[in-house]
Amino acid sequence: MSAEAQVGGLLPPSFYDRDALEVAAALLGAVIRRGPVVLRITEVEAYRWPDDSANHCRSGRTARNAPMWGPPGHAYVYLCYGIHSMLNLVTGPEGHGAAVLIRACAPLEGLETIQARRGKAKGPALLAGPGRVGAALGLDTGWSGHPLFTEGGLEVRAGRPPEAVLAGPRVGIDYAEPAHRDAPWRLAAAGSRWVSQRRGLDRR
DNA sequence: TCTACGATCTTT
DNA sequence: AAGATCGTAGAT
Repeated sequence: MSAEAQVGGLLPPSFYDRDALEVAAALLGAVIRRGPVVLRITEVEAYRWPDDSANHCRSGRTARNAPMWGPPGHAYVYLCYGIHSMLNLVTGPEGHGAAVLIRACAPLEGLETIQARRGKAKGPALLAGPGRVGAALGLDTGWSGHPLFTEGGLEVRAGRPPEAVLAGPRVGIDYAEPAHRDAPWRLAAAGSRWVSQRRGLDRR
C-alpha cells in the first residue's frame, strides 16, 4: 500500500471544536499537506483553555495570537527565538484561546522539497522538533490564520492513529505554573523515530 | 520607544 | 554550555 492510500479526507472544522487535549490525541497519525510535501503527525502538544499558564493566550488577545481566539480549524503560526516558524492548529469554539502545537512528523512525500528547505541543517532527526516541521512545510507567519480544511492550501487530512501513545510534560515552558508545567499534555506516537526529545515521555 | 526573552535547534 | 536571530509583549 502506498503512503497516499492511507491519507483520508480533509478534517472539517467540527473536528477541532473540542478541548485541545482531545484534539491533540486525535491528531496523532493525521496528515498535513502543502503542495508536494506530505507529513504524518507523530508528536503534538495541547495548549488548553482556560487555565493553562503556558498558553500564548494566557494574558489576553494580541495581534500575534489573534487566530487562536478565532474559529477552530485554522493555523496559528508564530516565530520562536527569531528563527523557527511554529505550526499550531486552533481548537475549541470561537472565543477560546486554545491550540495544538505540531512538534514532529514523519515524511510521507516531497522529500526533495523538504531537503531543499533544510538548507545547511544537519542531523538524522529530519522532522523531530516543531521548528523543523515549520521549515519542511515552508511556513512563515504569513500562514497564521489560514484555514486547514480547504483544498490546495495548507491541508490537514484524516490518517491512521498510532497503536500506542506516549505522554509527558510539554517542552520549553518552565515559566508556567507547576501544575501546568508538569501536566502530561504532550503526546507522541509510541515507537516512532520521528519524535523529539524523547526523555520524559511515558506510555499512558 | 526600550528591553528582555521565548512552545528551538545546532554546535562546542 | 552557549550562540543564532528577531518579533512580541510589557514596561517606560
